[in-house]
Parts: sequence; structure tokens; C-alpha cells
Amino acid sequence: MDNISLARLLDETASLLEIDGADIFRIRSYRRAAEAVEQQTTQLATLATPEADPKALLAIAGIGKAMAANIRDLVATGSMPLREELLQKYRPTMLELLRLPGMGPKTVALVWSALQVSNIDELEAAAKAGHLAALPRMGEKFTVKLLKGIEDHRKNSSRFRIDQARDYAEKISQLILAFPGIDQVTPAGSLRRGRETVGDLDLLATGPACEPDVVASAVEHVATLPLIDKLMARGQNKVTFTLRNNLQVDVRLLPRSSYGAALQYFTGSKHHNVALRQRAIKRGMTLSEYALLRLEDNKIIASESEEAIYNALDLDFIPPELRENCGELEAAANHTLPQLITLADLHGDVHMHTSETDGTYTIREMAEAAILRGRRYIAITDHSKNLAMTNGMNDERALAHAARVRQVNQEMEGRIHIFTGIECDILGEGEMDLTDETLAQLDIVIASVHSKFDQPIEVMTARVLRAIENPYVRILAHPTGRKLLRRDPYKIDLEQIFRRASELGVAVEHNAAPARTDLSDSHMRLAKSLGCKIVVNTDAHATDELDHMQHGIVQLRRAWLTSADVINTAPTPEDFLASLRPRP
DNA sequence: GCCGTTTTCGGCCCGACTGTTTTCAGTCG
Repeated sequence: MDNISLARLLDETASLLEIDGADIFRIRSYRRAAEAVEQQTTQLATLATPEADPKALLAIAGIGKAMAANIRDLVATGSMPLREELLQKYRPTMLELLRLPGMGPKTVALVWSALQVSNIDELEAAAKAGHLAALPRMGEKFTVKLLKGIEDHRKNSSRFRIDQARDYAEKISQLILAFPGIDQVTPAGSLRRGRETVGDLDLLATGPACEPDVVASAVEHVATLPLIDKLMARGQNKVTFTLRNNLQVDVRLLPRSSYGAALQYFTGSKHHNVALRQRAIKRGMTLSEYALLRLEDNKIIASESEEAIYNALDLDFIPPELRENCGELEAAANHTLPQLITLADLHGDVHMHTSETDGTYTIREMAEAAILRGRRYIAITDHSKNLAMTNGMNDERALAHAARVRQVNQEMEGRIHIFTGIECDILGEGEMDLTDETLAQLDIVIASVHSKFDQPIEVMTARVLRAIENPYVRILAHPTGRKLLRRDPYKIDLEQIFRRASELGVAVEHNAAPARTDLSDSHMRLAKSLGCKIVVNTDAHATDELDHMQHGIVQLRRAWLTSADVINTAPTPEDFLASLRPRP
């Protein structure tokens, strides 16, 4: 059992304890243990064997005697006594109910005890039949919101976030590559195109073992991979299976000679491919997953590489992120494809947290980690006081923290520049929750919208418009409230906000965290068309989250952005500061 | 359930908003 699975089981146990009404601190300790397990770099299964040093598990902060025993049970048997006991009392499907808006542990427990409702279908039926109205605090408004939430949940739950899909793709690729004679495995499909979520995983494998006459044994290898839950189909050169989490995986084993054509074909998108094939026909050729052929004599024009195929159709190579049939073919024909922004273009990351509020590491640790990742400047932007659960700072603490940031910045001796800053909460009327006197002393003031203020569109829009009027605000964070696969974003008039932000010179932030890419590619195109400054930040709460920049860049590329469109490509801290809204 | 210490138990992230209440419980960040 790997760390991710261990963490998931511990976290689920915490949720079951919540439904059971257990002690809040006991629940929290299970959640903390799950987090700690997930963050470990060594596989705990190796530390949880009878032969291993029993102290090894206890050395992890958040794991004590009881939790270590739980982990040993999980590794040995796949479950543990407490979990089994709770599953006798409740149903595992009730965990899914917790993901619906407005459904917390108390409400889940209530519908179970009152109506024996234990899954989404039953809850929906009960809501539609009006059975919920009989229960306390569940009137008409609640029911309407719930049914909407169920609908949204169904729309999303069959898709997976791209970073999770990428992790699985990586894991499966390694297992496939273990077979002698397979020397390359490439993800195709929407994963390669950089969509935010993927429905299934397409993996293309090639190498000597994938030649038609010998491919059977390689197919056998793939069809018997240990992480397969259900084998769905198995053909001559194709294997389809699902994982335990229901993610469907298609693996195709292809000869080297047609690998480029296959990669092109399976990367899509469908619309891009249709347009590309039409172009081939106009030129007396035909394009398939095997090759680009000349029609008159079936001669292979190109098949080994994508570049060769595009070039043979008089096109520049089109990056996978642009293959949506949104003008990329015309641009490729006219040699006007943009030089898309790359990770190497990003020199700064100006939104991150430290242990002063809800981050895990110190100012210095974040700075050192940023240096390792090639950043030239960062900003420490911890939370303001209104976000109480994060231990948000009041004016006094914000200023003291900024003084420490300046101190550490001095000590870095130019290896990196650290800006002072704050992620400042927007209150109910759109005012900042710290004073202007405080904000005036900070380099980077980020105004942060929170989805807990889920208000009608006019109210949300007015609130944010008022917030960015504050002359010290330089960046607007979470403009859409999007949380991928979790909650509906709040309703807000982005066009109005972007237009005003553009006039004021306030930059809009694209959050690079894979769970929360605030701006989609189409949002970003809108921002660009209105002349907005765009900044991409990780919002890191731990050093490893600084790596999220590589997720964030993908949506920028899909929006056709170049380094000129994004302000944290500025090469020096001075240039970056100059690109921001001037302070009064 | 973990941690730290005051070695045996008390502290552990808090405040605002919502729907429904008519004084608050539950959810959320």
C-alpha cells in the first residue's frame, strides 16, 4: 500500500468519526496523520513491517503509538479495527455525501438516522419527494441548493484533475517500461493537451517489443499490471482497464515507424484532427493513426514524428496545448503561431505563505526552496486577520512580519529578492480588513475573494470592484472562486472586473495550484483582450508546492499567452515592481 | 489521538455566514 492510499484511508476514517460525532481533536489527529503520511517521501509500508524499527513511524510528527498501530494494520491487512467498526455502523457511500455543498457530518448523520439515506441517489430522491422538509434546518432553500449541488457533482465526478491523472500516468508508465523492449511511453489525449481535467488516460508505448509480430507478450505484460482493478478490453495492440478509483486507462502498443502518427491522432482534439485530415485530403493525402499517405500511390509521406506530419502539410509544428481547432491551423500555415510562455520564462512567484499563518515553513525556508527552483524574486503574502482559521494577522503582526521579511531579505545577500506583502481579505462591503496605513508599507498587497461569501452576482461584483478601488491593492486573487471538482465557483461579472482592473493597473492572478486554477484558458483570453496584467502564482503553503508553477503555466499556454502577457516574467525584482500598479 | 511537559493531563486554529431560528446549530474557510 502506497502513502497516498494510506493517507486516504486515514482521512476517510476521520470523516467517519465526524459523522459518528466523535471528539473533534481525535478527528483532527486522524486528519493530521493523513497529511503527514501524504507528505512523507519514503514509503511508509517499508517502515511498517514487523522487522522494521518500531521507532521509525513514531519519529514522524503527528504519528503516535495508536496511529503507528493503525498504519501497521493498514499495511498488513488493508484495513484497521476502528475503520471496520465504523463501516459496520455507516456506509462508505456516505463519505461522498460530505462532498456536496451544505452537507457536513452532522447533516449526513441526520439524514441517515432519520431517513436511512446513505448515498447521493437516495438523498436526491428524498429531496425531490419533500422528505427533507420534515428535518430541522432543511427548508426549501436548502433543498434547492442541494439539488443543484448534486447536479454539479455528477457533472464533475467522472473526471479527474490533471495533476492526479499525470501522477497515475507516470506510475503506470514506469510499470510498462519495466518490460524489456518497451523504451518509450507517452501520455496522449487531453492530458497531453493540458486540459484541467481528464476523463480517461491514453498512454502510447513503443519500442522493439511493440512490433506487430512480437507485440503479444508486451500486451500480456500490460494486461497483468498489478494496479489494474478491472480489465475492460484486450486487443491485438490495445489494453483498456480501470484503476480502483475508476479512472479508465487505454494503453496502445505501437511500432516505432507509426509512433508519430499515432501520437498525433490520439492527442487530438477531435476537432483539430478533423480539420487536419481535411487539409491532408486537399493536398492529395490522407492522414490516419498509422501514417500520412499520398493518395495516388499510397506512399508514406510521414509517420515517425509529429513534426514531419505537420511539416508535410505545410504547417509549423503545433504545440499540443493549442490543438483545439481555434485558429491554430491558420496560424501554423502563416508562421504566426505565438512563442508560448514556458516555465523558464517565470522569474517570480509573489504569493506564498509561511508558518506565521497557515503555511508550514519559515520565510528563509521558502526563499531557499524558491532559489532551488530558479526564482529570482518572491513575495511573502500571509493571511490577514479575517481568515481566522489560518491564524491571520492583524495590522500589528502584519507589520512585524514584514520587518522580518526585510531582515531575511538582507541576509539572502542578493541570492533572491523577497518582497513584503499580504493576502488581504475582502470584507462584506468590499473593504480591506487591514488599515491603509498598514497596506502602504507592504510591497505586494493581494486582495483575496473568498467563496464563503456566496452572494448574488451583483453583490459579489460590487464587492470586488470596491476592493480593487483601494489604491494599495496591486493584485486580485481568486477572482472566480473556482475549485476544480469541488465546488461551483461563485457568480461574478468577470468582464466588468477585468475591465476595471485593467484601467486601474491591478493585476489578476492565475493560481497555479492544480486544485484551484482560478482562471481557465478562456478567462485568460478575456483578461488579455481587455488589457489586463496577468500574474501566475503558486499560493504555496509548503516548499514543495512551489513546484505547482508547472501546472499553472499550462492554462497560460492554452490561452496562447507569451512571456510578454505575464508580468512575473520580468527578469529582475525592480522590473517586476515597475510593472505593478504604482502606489499613491 | 498527539504532544509536551508542569511526568500525567490539559491544550489542541477561530470567526463569520446561512438558513432557519426567534437564540442557534451547522458549515465553511
